[in-house]
Amino acid sequence: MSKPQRADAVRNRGRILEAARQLIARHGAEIGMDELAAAAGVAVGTLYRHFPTKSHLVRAVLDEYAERVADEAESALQRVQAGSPAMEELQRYLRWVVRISSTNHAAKAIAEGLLQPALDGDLEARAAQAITRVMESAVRQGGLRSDISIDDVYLIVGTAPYGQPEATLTRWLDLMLPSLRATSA
Amino acid sequence: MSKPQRADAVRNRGRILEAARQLIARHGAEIGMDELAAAAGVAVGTLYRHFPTKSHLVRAVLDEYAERVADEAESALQRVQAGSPAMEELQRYLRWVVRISSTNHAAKAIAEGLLQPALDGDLEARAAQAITRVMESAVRQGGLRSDISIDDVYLIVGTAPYGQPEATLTRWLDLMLPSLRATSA
DNA sequence: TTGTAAGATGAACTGTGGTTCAGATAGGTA
DNA sequence: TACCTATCTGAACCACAGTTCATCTTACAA
Repeated sequence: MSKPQRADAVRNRGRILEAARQLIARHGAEIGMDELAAAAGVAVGTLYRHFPTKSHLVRAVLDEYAERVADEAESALQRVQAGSPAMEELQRYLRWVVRISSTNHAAKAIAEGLLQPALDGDLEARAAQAITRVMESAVRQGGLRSDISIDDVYLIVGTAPYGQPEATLTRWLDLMLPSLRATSA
Repeated sequence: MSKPQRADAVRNRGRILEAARQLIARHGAEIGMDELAAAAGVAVGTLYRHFPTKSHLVRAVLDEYAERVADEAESALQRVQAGSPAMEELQRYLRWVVRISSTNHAAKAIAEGLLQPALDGDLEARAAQAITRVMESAVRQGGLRSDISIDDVYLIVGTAPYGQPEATLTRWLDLMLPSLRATSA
């Protein structure tokens, strides 16, 4: 309904976002607007035509990751509803989140954000609802301790180590995840 | 053997360090030299008379915490050698480190630093040796899983949540620590 | 008490990084 | 093709934080 953007504008916006994804993933939000512009093959001014401020641009990138996190949660829920063991799905999900947020500054920021109470709704809410459902199933199926809450999940996801070798990551998960399992006793 | 400093110089150095301790603990290393000077009741130039650069000052404060961490480890070892159950001491130590580093930016920085390989020697080495001894005792006494290494301890300490309410902290520890205990089976 | 060098002061300097805007460029349409 | 305007460009601007240094102050020894 608004304005049909010019072709180069669309192209540049794409390039900017792509460059921002790459750089923010690798170096976090501390990258300079100059580097960003250079990486996108564009002048600084163009960044500001598309995003009023740096933090708007950063937020745009982070939101993409928040969306991926939510999507992945919903797929997990769907698989559970299709018959996949809920506890397995929960673990798979945790491993997935922990893995990307250990490699990717943007994802890490999202994960840590979950620890701060009262954040923006939509995505977080979607993810929370899906995960909660998965957890309920897992408890019902006897795989998950009944006193584990969504906050515990956030706590795990939010404290995952960053920038560690794969082996360390796995080790950390092996220390953390067993506590979630229901004691067969 | 060097120069007997003037009285006011000594006093100011003390004030600067004290202010730095407070501010860095509360706000991390992002505090400005101006705020620091103001808090110490001193002019900016004086900071630079005592510390050649901001990061020297910061490092001085962090090193103090590194020392506390090492000292505490050695006390734990002494208590073990005096007959205290090693697993209890290990847990007490972990709880202590996690608690201060969840409240104190400086301590947090030290704790995270343990995750980076090959850091400065002295303090880290002292702490590592003491903790290792405690762990060996704990394994011998059957309280600690025999495959837990000093790196696992660093992994726990380095990933502890920051700035969370006491209850969250406790919860996190309750999720993490049980994995360390030797299965009585 | 006085001389003097160590020390303190804080305005000014510098480098960095986000942001602006006047002028150049180039889609798109008639 | 020619024009109009959305868009791009990048030098300049500004705010902020670390650092310097010419000048003033003061501890303390003689």
